[in-house]
Order: sequence, then C-alpha cells, then structure tokens
Amino acid sequence: MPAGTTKEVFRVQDYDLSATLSSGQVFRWRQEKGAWVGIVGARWVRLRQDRGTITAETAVSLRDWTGLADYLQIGLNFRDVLASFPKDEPMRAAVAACRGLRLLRQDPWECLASFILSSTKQIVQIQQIIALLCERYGERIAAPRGEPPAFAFPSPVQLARATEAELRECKMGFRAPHLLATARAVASGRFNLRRLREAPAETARAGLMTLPGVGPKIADCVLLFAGGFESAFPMDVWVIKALRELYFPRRHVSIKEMREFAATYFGRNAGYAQQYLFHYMRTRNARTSGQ
DNA sequence: TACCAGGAGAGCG
DNA sequence: CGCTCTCATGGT
Repeated sequence: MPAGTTKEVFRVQDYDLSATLSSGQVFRWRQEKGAWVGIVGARWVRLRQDRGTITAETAVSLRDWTGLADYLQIGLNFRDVLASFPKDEPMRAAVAACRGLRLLRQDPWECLASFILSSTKQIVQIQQIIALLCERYGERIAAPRGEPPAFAFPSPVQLARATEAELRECKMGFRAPHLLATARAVASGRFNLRRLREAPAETARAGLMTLPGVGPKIADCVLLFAGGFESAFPMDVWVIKALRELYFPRRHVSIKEMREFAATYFGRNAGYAQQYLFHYMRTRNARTSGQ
C-alpha cells in the first residue's frame, strides 16, 4: 500500500456498489481491477466491495470517515425503503433485477453542474464532458503513485471565471451558457446552494428552477441526489418509458398525468423507486448505454 | 444514414 | 395548457 493511504471498512447489507456507481446518478467513478476509483470532494478514493463489506481507501490519510459514510449512505435503513415501495409486479421485477442499488448523498454544486451538462446526453458522454471540465478547471489533488492525475470538481468561482467559448471546448455545446450563468449565480452569492436542504421540497425545487438550464427534471435530480428529498421523482426519457410500458400500457398518458400519478403512488421514497425503474429499463435488454 | 441521448427554453395558438 | 423547434455532440 502506498505511503499516506488509509483504509476503512464499512459493514453493509443489500448494497450493490457497482449498480450504485454506474446507475447515472454520479459520473466520476471508473472501474479498475475489481475496484472503483473516484473523487469525493477533494479526495481520491478507491472502493472495493466484498461479502458484507465495502473497503474504502484514500490517497491522503483520513481520520474522520463520517463524510464518506454519509456520501455512501452507509447508515440508511434500506429494508425500510424497500418496504415502502408499492407491492406491484413492475417494482418487484425492478428490485429483483438490481437489489442493492442505492442512492448516494452528493455535493449539491457538483450534482447541479453535472446534471446541467446531462441534458440530451448519454451517460458515457456526460462522463467525458465532466472529466474534461475537471482536468481544465479543477484543482489537482493527490493520488497514489502509479495512478492517473486526479482533479477535484471545479468550484463555482473557478467556472465563473471562464468564458462560454472556453467551456464549449469541453464538448458541452449549448449547455455552456447555462453552466456559466448558473456558476456565476452561485459564485456571486445570488443563489445560495447551502440552504438547499433547509427549505421544503417545493420551495427548493422552485428556487432551483430559476437557474438557467435547470427545469423540472434537473431540479428533481438535485433534490434527490444531493438534497436528501427522497420523494423527488426525476422524469427522464427512461422513466417516462418505464411508466408508459409498465403502468399504462393500454392508453396514452401525458407527462403531467404521469407526474401526478408518481407523486402519490410510489410513496415517501418515490425517488428511490424511480432509480430502480430507471436502472431496470436501461439494463434489462443488456443495452450498452453507459455500462 | 438516421436516430437517440438522465432537457430546457422560447414561440405559438 | 400542449405542441413544435432549436440548441451541440457523439454513440449506435
């Protein structure tokens, strides 16, 4: 083990690390010899799952692991989440297909910026754009010897200094002005992301949607993946397809109608149910979109 | 080649 | 409200 690295072992049950890190909620993890390497905050992290445990390793010694445990949602009562799902055939099949899929608790800014870049992009491409963005604008951080250079996700201030043309060089296309304007709103203090978790869900959602490039879907992603609002229900093309095929196969339903259905039908952990439906639809035909 | 991707925003009736 | 068009870019 390289000098400076430290390890911690988390005991877990019903935790599918691979499904969790490859399910399109985060974009900075890569698989490496049976383990996962990624950046959490300003730290290089390697995660390895064995029977009943996840072993975490950092490049720089770490004494307090509660931040990483929170990111991984180690302490979540997962049985309770499963028990709150509707008892129907589609959910049973979705859970059976990827039991142990979890939701992470991400940094709000990284999550917001990442999903502004996600619109009408495949997950592989989102990963590429974000990797470029981090290399060019993020701080270089310590990685073990022999590992590729590692970079933190760029802060709002770091991105606010860029120009739209420079951001477009990261292959983000028409999303560049949206990311730039949102970075400037956060960097200037005009928009306070730190209060995301304090407001009621509807208030937080309306606030997020005032940001350029943030509509209902991306706002819901930030609420669910970073804000801790487990009832948020992002509706993207896959989830829309899931609802149409699995719940309304015989008649046409509008997006509005599906939204109203989802708001009550899936219960207090609707966002969790949504992630299962999303992952189920993407993987059930062994598609290559992002895996 | 044609179509699609974890959408949003603007214009229109 | 609901519909349509456009916005880059790359994968399949």
